Amino acid sequence: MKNFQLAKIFYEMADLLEMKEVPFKPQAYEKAARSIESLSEDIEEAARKGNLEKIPGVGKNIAQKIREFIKTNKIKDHENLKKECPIDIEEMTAIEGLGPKKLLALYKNLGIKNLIQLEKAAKGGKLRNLEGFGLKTEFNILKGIEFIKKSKGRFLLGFILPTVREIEKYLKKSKSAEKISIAGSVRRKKETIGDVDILIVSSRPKDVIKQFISMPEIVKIWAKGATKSSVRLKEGFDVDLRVIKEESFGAALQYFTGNKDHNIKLRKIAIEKGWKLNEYGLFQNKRRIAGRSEESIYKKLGLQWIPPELRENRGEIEAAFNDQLPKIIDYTDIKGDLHCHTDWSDGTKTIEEMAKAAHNLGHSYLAITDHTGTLKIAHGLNEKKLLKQMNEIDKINKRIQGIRILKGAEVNIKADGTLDIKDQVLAKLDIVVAGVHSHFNMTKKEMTRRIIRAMENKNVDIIVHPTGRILKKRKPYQIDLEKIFKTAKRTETFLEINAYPERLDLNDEAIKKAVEKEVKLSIGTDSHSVEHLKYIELGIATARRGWAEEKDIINTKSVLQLFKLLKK
DNA sequence: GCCGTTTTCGGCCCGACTGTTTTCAGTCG
Repeated sequence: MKNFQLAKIFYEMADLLEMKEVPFKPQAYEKAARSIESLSEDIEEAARKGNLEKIPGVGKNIAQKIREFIKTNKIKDHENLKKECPIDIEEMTAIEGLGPKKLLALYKNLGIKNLIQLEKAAKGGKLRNLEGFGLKTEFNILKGIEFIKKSKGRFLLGFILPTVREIEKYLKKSKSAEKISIAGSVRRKKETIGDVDILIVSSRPKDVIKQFISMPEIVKIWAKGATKSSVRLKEGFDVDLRVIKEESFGAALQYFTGNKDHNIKLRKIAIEKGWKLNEYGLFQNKRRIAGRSEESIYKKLGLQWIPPELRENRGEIEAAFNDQLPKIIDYTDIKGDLHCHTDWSDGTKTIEEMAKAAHNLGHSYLAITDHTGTLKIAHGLNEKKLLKQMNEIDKINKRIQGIRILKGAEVNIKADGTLDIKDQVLAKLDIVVAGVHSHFNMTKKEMTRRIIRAMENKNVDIIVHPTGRILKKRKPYQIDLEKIFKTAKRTETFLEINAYPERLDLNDEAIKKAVEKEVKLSIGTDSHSVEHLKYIELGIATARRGWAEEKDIINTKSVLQLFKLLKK
């Protein structure tokens, strides 16, 4: 995947053009960079198919530069710009408050090209006398460098959500906060989060800001104004707060939920109608014609209200315009969990403890899918132990109420596509899920063939974590999803949306493609403990981001309907 | 450099906050 290298180059070109004060091109390159960065398809694949100019923000010229990069691993225009200003833009713009203009001043006046030189100059007090700089800027740059050294980048939604909900609870205690809502990528339930946005309605903004900046977990206050504040928490991420008035709540919520491309498109629609959309409302001249609620804004613009999870400018605005938004799955639609582990393999709780916890979450069934055979590290079960576990589950099912435990297993797909448990034993299980847990470095062709062979097994119901990625740790293995989708339909095998925070696999974009191809999906938490069962929310969120409806997800069905869907 | 239900030219999202200024440029989201 050259996507990220390419995005980085275009971001850099945007900054370099900004330094030269070239008008409009910087935004064009930035937009292309954003698109390429969030593209799930391999850019080389897109180029082969001749689809480059279908990428938003990519036109004739940028497409040509992409092809140049694929061929030569560099872009001539980029190299030339770099020659004029050979500085490490990426690492220096990461400092809060440093942008292209200041970088240029630093290079021109002091020859500063990288973070090390910058730190040295700042410590030597050399920045304070530059035009446009001062004592405070110098201090903030040093502070910023310190933070970068500790910075952890993006955060997993699943690990950040509990903290966000704590903050929400804390702010709710303030008497001045009349209404509070999470916005931004947390509200859109994006798999990773850069920072957290919070909105509060209040007629006493000063009190709210005061309460906000006295949260005990704060390590740095970036900004505190009359209606806006930004802080860094101990955990390492930033929280931005905006205080607004009731009549602007909907507009602010819409604006701060994003994403950016979605918002820009809405603003353009407003302009076409002769109006102006900002975070305070939708305006006709100076008269506010909508703003109190999000619904009122979308409605005025001629659109259905769009659920936050869909707001990624992936066609949702066009769909809303034509009254054709999908009725995406609801957070209450899931009837059971189809992937979990117990102390029979690498889980920490007993079958019964897991079942009771699932029942408490409102599930009416839970599939126990412990690891098998060759996966030694996970204490995989062999045929004999698996049969013993089935017996045990039969007994527990007789004595517990309100939840049905399904007898299952998570079998390994070996390198040749065969499984590590005999078919006769698998046939006795209620549900068989299969996954790749070894030999990740196969070619695309080999890996695809391997998984297809597993799907063709008459006992395999679900392929779990189909792409094998671990967020921030491991890339997905090479796999031809188109072929996998086709085979899934042909063999009536389901693909999992693994809800574990580090996986979320399939991801949103793959889900959207699967849904378009009418492939049926399941949501499983891959729980190894009772606390993990609540991650089902993340799986549902990801399904929603992939435009999945209730009918697309098999565990929205009752246990009886589910049995009809599973292979015999 | 991109884009188009004002489509091959002429537009390009918009406002808050900070620091350095004395009315504003730069940065951010």
